[in-house]
Amino acid sequence: MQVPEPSLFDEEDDAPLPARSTSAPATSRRIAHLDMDAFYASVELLRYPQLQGLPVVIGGSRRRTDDALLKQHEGLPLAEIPIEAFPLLKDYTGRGVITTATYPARQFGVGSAMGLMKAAKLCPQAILLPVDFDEYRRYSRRFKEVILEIAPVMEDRGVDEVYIDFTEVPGGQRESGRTLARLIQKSIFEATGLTCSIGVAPNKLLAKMASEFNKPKGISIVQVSDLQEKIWPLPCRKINGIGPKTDEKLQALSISTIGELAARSKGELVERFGRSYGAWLHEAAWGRDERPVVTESEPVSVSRETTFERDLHAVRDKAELAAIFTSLCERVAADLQRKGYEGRTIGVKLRYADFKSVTRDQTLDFHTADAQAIRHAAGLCLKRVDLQRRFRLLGVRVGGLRKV
DNA sequence: TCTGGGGTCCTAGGACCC
DNA sequence: TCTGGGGTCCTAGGACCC
Repeated sequence: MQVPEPSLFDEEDDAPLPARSTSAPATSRRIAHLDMDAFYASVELLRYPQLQGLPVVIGGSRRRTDDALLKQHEGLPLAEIPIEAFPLLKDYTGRGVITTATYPARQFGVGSAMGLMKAAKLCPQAILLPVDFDEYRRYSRRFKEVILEIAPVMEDRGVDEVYIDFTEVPGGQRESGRTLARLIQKSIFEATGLTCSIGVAPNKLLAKMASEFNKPKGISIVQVSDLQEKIWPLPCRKINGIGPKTDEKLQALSISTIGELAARSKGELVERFGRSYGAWLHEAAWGRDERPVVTESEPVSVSRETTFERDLHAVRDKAELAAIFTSLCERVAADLQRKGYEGRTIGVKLRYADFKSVTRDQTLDFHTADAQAIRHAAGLCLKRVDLQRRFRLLGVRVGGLRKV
C-alpha cells in the first residue's frame, strides 16, 4: 500500500481528536446503509401490479392532463386498469425530470434526474406515472418503523434511505452484519412488499458505497481490508460528497479512480481543494470516516419553489406571477405551522431562462410563520433582483428557524 | 425538446462590536 | 489619528445529496 507523504499543509496534528463513543470503538463499528430499490416506482407497482416487468418512469409535473386516462377507468380496481390506458413517455410534452425508473426502464439508459424529453427518445414506450409524494411518505414511515423495531439507532437520509448502527444490536456482529441485514430485508418485505439493498461496513462512507454493489435486493459487506480490492478501482464519483464539479477537477489532474485519489498526498489535495475539502478527499479515498449515526436533527430551513410551464416575465405575466408568489408563501407558511416552526430569515430564489439562479434574503427582527408577513418580506427581496429578464422558476424560503 | 423540488453545508466578504 | 486582531451576524452563491 502506498503511504501519503507528510506535507507542510498537513495540520491534522493540531486538530482535536474526533469524538468517539467509548462503548463503540471505531475499529469495531458495524454501520449499515439501506437503500430502497427504485423506491417510487416500486410503490407505484404495488398499486398497479399489471405494470410489473415493464419499463415505467416516475416524474413530470402534477399538472399533467393525461391522468384523465386513468379516470376513465374509475370504477375499476387499480390493479385491473388495462395497460393500454396508461400514459406513455413519448406523449409527454413539457418540463420535468425522471425521479425514478424501474429496472426494465433503466436498461434503456434512462435514469434519475434525466429530462423527460430526453428519456422519451431513449425509451418512448415507457409508461409515465406522476409522482405521489404522500403515498411514498406513507411507505417511508412504514419501512422505517420496521427497522426501528429491530435496530433503534437509525439516521434518516430522506424518503428512501437510512443509516443503521448495528454495533450495539444483539447479533449485529454476526457474519459481519449479514444476518441482521437479511432479517431487516425480510421484515421490510413482509410489511410492505418492497425490496431494499443493504451495505454493511465499519463506517457510513463505506456502507453507502457497499449498498450499491448488489442492487437490487443485495447485501454487501465491506471490511477495511477490502479497500484496495473493492473500493480503489471505483470511479471517484462513487464517493458520497464528490459531485460532477469535483470529479471534473479530479479528471483534469488525471485522477479517475479512488485508488488514484488515495495515491496523492494530502498536501497536494489541500493545496488544490482547500484545507477542509482537500483533507476530507484524502480521508475518504482511504476509507476513513468517523461520523456517528445521528438519530435526531432539527430543520434549518423550509422552502417551496416551482418551475413554470413556460418562462414568465415580471411585467407581462404580472397577474400570473403574483398568484404563484402568494401561493408559494402560503405553502411555506402552512409547512412551517404544520411542523411547528417559525423563522426570521426570508428569501426568494429565481432561475432565469439561461438556468442561472439568484437568491436574495433578509433577516427580520422577529420570527414568523405567517403567510402575509412572509409575503411582505419576500416581496422586498424580489425588488432587489433583476426582473427585466424572463425567468423559469420562483422559490420562497424561510430559514433561521426556531420551534414554536 | 435540455435540465424538478426539497434540503444541507461551506466559503467569503462586509458590517459591527470589543 | 492610525492601527491591530478577534468574534459574530448577515448575505450571496455554489456544490452536493435524495
